[in-house]
Order: sequence, then C-alpha cells, then structure tokens
Amino acid sequence: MELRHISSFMKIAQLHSFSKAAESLGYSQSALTVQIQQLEKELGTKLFDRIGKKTLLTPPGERFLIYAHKILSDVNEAHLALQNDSELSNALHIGVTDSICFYKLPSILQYFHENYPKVNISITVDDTDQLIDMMDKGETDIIYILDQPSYNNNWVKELEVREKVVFVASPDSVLSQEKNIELDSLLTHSFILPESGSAHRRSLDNLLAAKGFIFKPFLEISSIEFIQRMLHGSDFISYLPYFTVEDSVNNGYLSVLDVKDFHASMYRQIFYNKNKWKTREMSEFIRLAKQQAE
Amino acid sequence: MELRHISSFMKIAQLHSFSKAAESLGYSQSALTVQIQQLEKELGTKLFDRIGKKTLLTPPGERFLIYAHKILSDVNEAHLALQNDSELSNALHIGVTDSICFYKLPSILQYFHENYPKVNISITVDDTDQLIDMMDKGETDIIYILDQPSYNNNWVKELEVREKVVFVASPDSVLSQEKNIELDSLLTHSFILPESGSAHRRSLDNLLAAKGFIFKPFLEISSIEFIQRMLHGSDFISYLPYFTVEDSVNNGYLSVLDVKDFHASMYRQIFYNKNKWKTREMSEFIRLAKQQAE
DNA sequence: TAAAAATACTCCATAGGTATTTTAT
DNA sequence: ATAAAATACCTATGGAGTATTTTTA
Repeated sequence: MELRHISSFMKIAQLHSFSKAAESLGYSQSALTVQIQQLEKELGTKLFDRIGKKTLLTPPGERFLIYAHKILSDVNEAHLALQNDSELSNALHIGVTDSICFYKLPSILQYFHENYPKVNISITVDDTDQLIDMMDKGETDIIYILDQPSYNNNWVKELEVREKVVFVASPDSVLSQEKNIELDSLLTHSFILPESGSAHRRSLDNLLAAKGFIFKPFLEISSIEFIQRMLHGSDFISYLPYFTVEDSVNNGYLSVLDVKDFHASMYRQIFYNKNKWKTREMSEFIRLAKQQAE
Repeated sequence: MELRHISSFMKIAQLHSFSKAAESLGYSQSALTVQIQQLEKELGTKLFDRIGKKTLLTPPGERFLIYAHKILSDVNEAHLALQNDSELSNALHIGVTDSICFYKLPSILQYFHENYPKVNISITVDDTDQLIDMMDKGETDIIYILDQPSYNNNWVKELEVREKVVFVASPDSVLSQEKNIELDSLLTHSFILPESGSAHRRSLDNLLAAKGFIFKPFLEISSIEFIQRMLHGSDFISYLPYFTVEDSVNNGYLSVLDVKDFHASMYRQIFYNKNKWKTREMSEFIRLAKQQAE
C-alpha cells in the first residue's frame, strides 16, 4: 500500500466513479482500476461494489475510508507542521562559557521568551574544550564562547568580536590610584581568579609564563559575579574581561587598573557544526547575538 | 511522498544509520539515501544531520517522526480492522416480504442480537417487485422473499424452499368439518385476503383465472396476523402459506380446509446482487436462514 | 584505514498509458 | 447504444541495485 492508493481510493469513494476520479486526479481510468485491485488484494476485501453504473463502497470499504481520511489528513498536517513559515518552535541547545552566560545571554533569552515562547532553550555552561567536544558530537546546536580565536573546517564561525581583558580592583584599593603600574609590582599583590580551566585564566597564565612569572592566586572560583563581590572593598586584584565589569566600573563599584604596556584581548565567538542543519532558531539566536555585538 | 519513504525514515531514525536501516529493511544503502533526499526535498527541510558516523534527527526531523508514527500506526490499524477474523460489525440491510418478516425473521434476528451485537440490521418490508428493484440498485444486501421461483443471472440465489399454501378457516366454521371440498363451492364463501400486490394473493388470482373464476374478497389487508385474528370464530376463509398458520393450526386456533385436488406451493427464496461483495454478515444471515429451513 | 553516506550509472520492475473488451443500462 | 469498468498490452519512468567516490572518525 502506498499513499497514492489511498488518495485514489478516497476520490473514487467521493465521486462514486472510477472514471470521474481518474479525470479529477489526472490518471487514466485503467490506472485506478489497477490501483484499487492492488489495494483490495492487499487488504483481502472488496472495497467497492461495482453495481451497474454506480460504484459504491462495501462495508469494509466504508471502514477503510475512515482510516484513509485520518492517514491523509495526518500527512497533510505533517506537511504544514514542517513548513517554515510557521512559528519558531524547535528546541535550541546552546553551549556557553561562564562569562558569556552571565553578561551576554540574558537579553537574548529575554527576547526569545517574548517573541518565540514555544522555543525550548537549554543551556550548557562549561569550558571551551568541553563545549567544542559537544558541538563536534552534535550534542549542542550552537556554542558561544570567550576564548582565543579558533578555526576548524568542521565548524562554521558566525561571530568573532574582540574583547579587552583587564586587571580590576576595588576603587579604594592602593593600586587603583596609581598610573602606569609595572606588571611585576602588580603580581606581588593577592589575586582572586577564575579557576584554572577557564580561558582568560589560561590566557593570563600563558602571558605570565612568557615573561617568566609564576604565581599562585589567593582564591580560585568560577563565578565572576562572586569575584567582583569579593574584590569590592578589599585589596584583592582580579583579571577579567572588560565587558563583565563594565557596569561595575561605570557605577564606581570597581576600577580598572592602569597597567603599563598591557593590552590583552580575547574573542567572543559563535560556532556551530558544519554538518548541522541550521535551524531558524539557530539563525535567530545568531542574529540577536550579532546585533548585540555592534 | 509514499508510505515507503515514511517507514524508511522511521527505521533510520530508530537505528541512527542509513546502512543498518537498509539492511533491516532489505534495501540497499543508496536506495535509502535517495528516498530520504526525496522526502527532504518534498518537505523542504533536512531531516537528518549526518554528523560523522552518527545520523541524528534534526528538529524538523523530530517533528516529522511524530507524524510518521501516527501515519504508519493508522495504516496498521486499518489493516487489522479489515481483517475478517474480527468481530462481525458491518451493517446489514435485508429486504423481506411480510410473511417472511413475521414468521421467519424473529429467531434469526434474536441470534444476531445475541451473537453479533455490533451488527446494525435494518429491514425493509415490501413486496417482491420492490425488493428486487432495491437489490438491483444495491440498496439492500439480501432479499428474503416468498414467491414463485425467480431466476436472473444478475442474482445469486442462496435458498429456495417449497412452502405449501392452504385455505384456512376457523375450526368452528362449517367448511372446516367438510372433506374434499370442491373449489367452486369454496369460492361462494367470503374471503379475507392479503392485498392484491402480495405474491400469494397474486398466485391465487392466477390460479382462479386459469379456471375461469373471478371473485372479490370481502376484505383485503396486508397483515397476516390480522387476517388470522379475523378468521378465528368467523365464517371467513383465507388463503395463506402454511408456515404462517402452522402454530395456529396446531393449537386449534385455525383449521386447514381439505380442498379436493388442490396443491399450491410457493417458494421461500434468498437472493443477493451478483455484483455485491458478500460480507461475512450476509453469509452468516444466509447460514442461519438455511439452517432454519431444514 | 575503515566505515558511513553520497554519487554515478545501469537495469528492470512496474506504474500508468492506449486500445479494446466486457458488462450493464 | 451508451457509459462504465475490466482487461490486454505496451512504454517509459523511476526505484532500487552495483560500483565507486567522498567524507569523517
């Protein structure tokens, strides 16, 4: 049985005639005769009584008609449901690093919630390596990370925006008053830093290693929010992406230290797996992230 | 889209692999590739992400899977529903003549009601000509009549049982005591007869016309039950199929008259339209009627 | 390198067409 | 005589197979 048998069957039942149904469907009359013979053979019952010039359903035919209706209307519904002029409703799985999650996602999620309430968004917060692994396995639709630029021809890069990384401290700390702070004098102070897996922590470690410095932070903690709270009113120093502290700096809660000849950067990047069908949900997420980046 | 696309799609989704699904379905791997390409083209979306060695559903694929399930399970259900090992449940439309209706149907209907409660039976009571017309038009599944034997190569005759037709009167009427009543003396009495359309009435008219007799009955009425009640305790005579009065005769309510050299017969017959698919309900009805005839 | 899917190409099965016959009105 | 469906027969499409290439792990 194939769908064409079912739709032919329905047309014949509707018009009480093989010939009229054939004309209506663009088949020859004999084609329908054969189709219905096949169907009747498969189902093991006559579906039509060919009485004189009238073609009427047999009782089993009547029963089959009910299913025929259901089947074809489901097929039709499936067509409609997959047409992409419909509302966004597919699930979206995003992988992000901690800094992105806290400082870039909220407004995007807000927008999604307001405009595409049917989209079920799930978020995985992890470090870059883990996220890339998930992306490679197709477990996440999009990853949005802050790290050194990466390239791989298995990935589609949708965004790459430079972000400054800075040393921050409380405005009332000694260092925040100084200009042109020497890097080695800075390192004599106590640091609170993100845990060693995180990208900008790694970036700092590499930077210092290159200059021959090694040091142990006073505290390692993944939450940037928590780091900022600890910095405030203390003499601790931290090293964070500027966009994560921008608000705190603007309202005088934290200060950026003026370190001599120091200009570090990281990059906000969005990737997805090249082999992944780009859903409209993904496109929309990317559009919003780019808009935010401007 | 055809059903084969849908079942292939489902197998691939289930096994996460074109090759494995191909093996399981008895297709070649390339056949499935083409089928899914056709499906994706028709639906206008990718259904699978071919990520490395894993083949996973895209979000639209996930949505289509729901419909695929529904469609195939309906197809399966339709198959089952038409399989004739299921309970009898098709409607049955029977056409009968008055005498059959009152004296032959009740036990059959009783049996149907007890054994096949889902069968919706409708009964048309009419005269032979009307019933045959209905049968020819496919408006009735079976007709069960009492009449002279009829043949037509458009009809399938399932039953033909001879039934005596007799003159009956009240046991306390003058004639019921007589032996070897002459037909012409009989005809001087008053008759109550079925209306002129009915078959045995016609049979009597013909019989008498052949012998040169013409007579007018006192009363014409279609209900045999009513005729019998009128006969009882009166001097009226009627002419009825024996099986309709058998009980009344046995319990002394009516008597069969002993008319000299008179032996008239009619035939209980069951027909259906040759072009009509013989349903199991029809077969069962016929089986019961034959059993009753023995 | 191995395993999976896509592609290229071929073939034949079969779906559907034309013409004709059968059947019923 | 007419109209509908079935049958017979033929053709061409396209569905599925084989072999090969591409891709990715």
